[in-house]
Amino acid sequence: MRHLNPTGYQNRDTPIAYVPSTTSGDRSKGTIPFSRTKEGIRQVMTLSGSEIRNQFIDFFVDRCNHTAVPSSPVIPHDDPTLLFTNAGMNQFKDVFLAQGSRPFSRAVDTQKCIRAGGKHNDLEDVGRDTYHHTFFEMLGNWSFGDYFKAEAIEWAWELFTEVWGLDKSRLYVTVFEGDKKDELDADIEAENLWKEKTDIDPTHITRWGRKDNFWEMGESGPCGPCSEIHYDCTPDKTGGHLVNMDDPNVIELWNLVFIQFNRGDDGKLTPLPNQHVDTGLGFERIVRVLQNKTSNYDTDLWTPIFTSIQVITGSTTYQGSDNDPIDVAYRVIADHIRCLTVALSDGGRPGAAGREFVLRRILRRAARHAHQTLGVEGPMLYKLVPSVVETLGETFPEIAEKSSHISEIIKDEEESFLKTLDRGLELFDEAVKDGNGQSIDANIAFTLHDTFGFPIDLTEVMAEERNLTVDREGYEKLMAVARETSRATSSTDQKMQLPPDVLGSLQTLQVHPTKDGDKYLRRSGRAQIKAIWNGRELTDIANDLCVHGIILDQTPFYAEAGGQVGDTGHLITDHHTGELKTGGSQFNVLETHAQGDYVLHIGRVVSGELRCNDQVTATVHNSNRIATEANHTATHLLNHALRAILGEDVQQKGSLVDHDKLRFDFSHTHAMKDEEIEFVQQLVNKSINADLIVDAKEVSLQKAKEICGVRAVFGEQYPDPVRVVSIGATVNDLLDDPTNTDWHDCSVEFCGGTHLPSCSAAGQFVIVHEQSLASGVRRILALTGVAAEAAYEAGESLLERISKASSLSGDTLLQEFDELSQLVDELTLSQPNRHASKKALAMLHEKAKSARKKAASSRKDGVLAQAKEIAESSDEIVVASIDGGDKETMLSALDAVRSKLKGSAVMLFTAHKDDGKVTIVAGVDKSLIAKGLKAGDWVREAAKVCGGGGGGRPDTAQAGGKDPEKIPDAMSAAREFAEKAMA
RNA sequence: GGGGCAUUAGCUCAAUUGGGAGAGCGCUGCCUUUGCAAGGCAGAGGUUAUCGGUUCGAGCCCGAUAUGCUCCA
Repeated sequence: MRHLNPTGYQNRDTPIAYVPSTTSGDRSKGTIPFSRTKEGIRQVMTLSGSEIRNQFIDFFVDRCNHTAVPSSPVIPHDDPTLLFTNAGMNQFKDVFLAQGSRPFSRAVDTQKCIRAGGKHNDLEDVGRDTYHHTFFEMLGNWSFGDYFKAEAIEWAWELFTEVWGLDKSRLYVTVFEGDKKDELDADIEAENLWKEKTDIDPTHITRWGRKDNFWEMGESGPCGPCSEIHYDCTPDKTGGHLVNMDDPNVIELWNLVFIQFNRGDDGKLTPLPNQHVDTGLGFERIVRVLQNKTSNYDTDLWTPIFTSIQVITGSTTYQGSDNDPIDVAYRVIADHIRCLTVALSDGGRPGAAGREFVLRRILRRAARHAHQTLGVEGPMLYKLVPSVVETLGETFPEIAEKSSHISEIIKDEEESFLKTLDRGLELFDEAVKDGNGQSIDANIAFTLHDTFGFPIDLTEVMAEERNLTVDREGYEKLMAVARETSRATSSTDQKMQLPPDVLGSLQTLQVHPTKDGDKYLRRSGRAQIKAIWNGRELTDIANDLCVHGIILDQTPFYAEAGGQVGDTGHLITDHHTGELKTGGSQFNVLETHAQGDYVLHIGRVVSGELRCNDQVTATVHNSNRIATEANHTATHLLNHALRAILGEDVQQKGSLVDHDKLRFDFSHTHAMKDEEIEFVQQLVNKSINADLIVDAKEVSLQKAKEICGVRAVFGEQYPDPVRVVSIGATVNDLLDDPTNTDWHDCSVEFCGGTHLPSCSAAGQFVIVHEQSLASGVRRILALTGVAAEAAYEAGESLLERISKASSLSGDTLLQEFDELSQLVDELTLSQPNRHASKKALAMLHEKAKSARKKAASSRKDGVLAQAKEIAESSDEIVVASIDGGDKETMLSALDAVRSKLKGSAVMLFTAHKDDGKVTIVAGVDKSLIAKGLKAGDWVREAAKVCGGGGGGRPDTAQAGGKDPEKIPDAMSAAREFAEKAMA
């Protein structure tokens, strides 16, 4: 471990990012397994991927005095603007921007990179060729204001030609040709260094423009010329002219970037005081070259994964063909499982938005290939994780450590996708069959996406395989419409939003940002009206019933933020200014929103009128506020309890707190068990009963982040200083000893909301719902205070009533069961209570069912007995009435009569006692149908008389009516009709 | 926050325009067989997620709710 960075400037727990090489001890050229021959240095042994990685790092550590540093995570948790770490320089960005520093000036590393979904998106190319990957490693050596071009060039050449023995006649180098617009000359310095410091063939050096050889981090910032080394893989070494031509045989291996300028916001370049070197050597590519393969996938970085795929799927072995669907599937699956394994090990998750959505898409593409191309049923990708651990686990130990967890996540996600996949594929196949043979209808593509979760690129790939295109334009239109309706309907009170121009004019009118520090301290205060918004424009007066927004100079009102709803209350003027002669004018505040730096009090005038500059007393609706605070404090306790019960990877996904409930969304892959919900409830109630103190204080963001166990919402940007809310210890206690692991037992969150002074005021806490919100996200709905008590008691008394009902029997049992079934759904109960009730009711149901059956069968017996009597008749046409029949038994009775009286036409009537309706069934033998009597027509005629209608097949039909007293009339009408029909 | 789709026996799924809820697997019993595997026969198992509406009649049409999936924000 002698290369381990001794200062431990970051990732203290992360072990070193590479494995000590097998060639330990003296790493002079002699120990590397090459031999000299007449032709020069020639490789005699194939190096493994991990030897190559180690040799790169060892070279820069031993030969060039660099410090080896671990790769940064592939998920840039602290940079929401970046989807994934996509280049080696990401972790050193702050150094290049002069915003940070390192305790060393030379570094070497291998960086995990993902290029998918963002600006750099190689996702579409994966599988189709042999050298694009979503995940890859970038080897790099770095100088932070230390060495510059000469050393970078010399070392690169030495490593390539002397250590690795690459054929010099296959190496080409590019340098920057200069740019008139930026008044930059060609990088003669680099070109001369190549000529002086190395023995490269001078004709292999070429100059290129800004696109290829001037590197910039962004619109502005550090930048500079770069120099690339390309490798000619053509068999006859004739690829020189293909440099920078995107040819698979002539590939860029190593980019040496010389950061020497800063581009200002005005676009002008100024030389940097500190010059840096940033190099990137594509690991998979150099392995391919050193292992003498024509495809990255043929190297030992992939072969274990391919073997694993072959064993698990039982497919034919990989052939390396460009177009064969099975070979494409191999490459896609292998690439994607590497990417997913790495991303998940760094804390990524498949999900519905942002980078999580990209991961979901990658997983689904791989799953689709496994399912459709390789014909695997059920999830299988998760079984490949060990093979990825085999190839990358030594270098990146975090992958090996979390492998079982990674497998679980992948398996879950596969299973949920496979459910929708089959249905989607069915729809897709139908669309292909019904389509025009050229393209997939936009509506189909949209439905696949919208309803079945088929990403559009997946649909396109499937279409392409059948030589079809997708109406992408139409699809985008449908998406735009969906987006628009979603947006339009989601913001209902858009009218009360202050547009940017109005916010601007408020500033020019010298309206200062609202001071709202009072929200934490008091519920009422004096203030002056600074502006009035009527939904269209700023005005001086509010005097009608329209909704207005009022801005005060200061306010005790809490504006909606952090999931806590805005306050309600009222504003009352000191003096009457309207038609009323007595008392102040009153404005009721229904909502409070923050708009820019202003707090907008939204509501209606209820008496008099309000004008700008009026003095008012602003009063918050106290009981609502207290109830809201109880729910908010309980939310923090809930968040803390969930982690205690379900584990550390519960992440808050959203939260809503108002006066009558609290809602908490969090990441969790399964429904919570009732016991887990009970435990969480108990834990929260324990804190409430212990009356833990609630403390809040503003703390510098850096200090706050140091507190052990602090919880922040992922992806959220926090202000500095940030407000820390702690339960169970004061913020000062936390800051006195921030690393104390005892703080894990306290809830510590960054939060700008308002809270109870201590927990007991929350009274009681009950979880009334635990449900799925989206894949991998659960939502909890909970209550506190009086509402919680009511839910608790309702649950207890319902359970008691259910247990009592089990001793009932007969009709009373049926009736009680029906009532209780309805109550379970109607009452607000704790989730465990509701589940317990449903379970108990299911037992009751068994009992009620057998009672019901008994009654039905005795009724049926009665009906069939009557049928038997009717069957004694010898008429060809039988019309009779039965007591106590229903639809089921009447049909049975009909069967009974007809089986006895073959060759007859039978019609049976019955009147229902309970709802006063008539049921008629009729059956006609084939021989009589031939004579012209159809059961459907016959029964309809009879039903008409009873005030109803009916129909059915010619041999059997049913009908109903509403007038039981007309049955005799109907019967005679039926006889008449039948005789006439057959006459 | 707003859409879309799904929910039928223990499991996997059927059910023409609204007209008698079925199949396969599994389960139970009996028979065949020395036994096992298997086969034959018979049977049990359904509030068609729940509630309401339309209709003479709803698994099917309409509305609400629940649960799950999914997309947009």
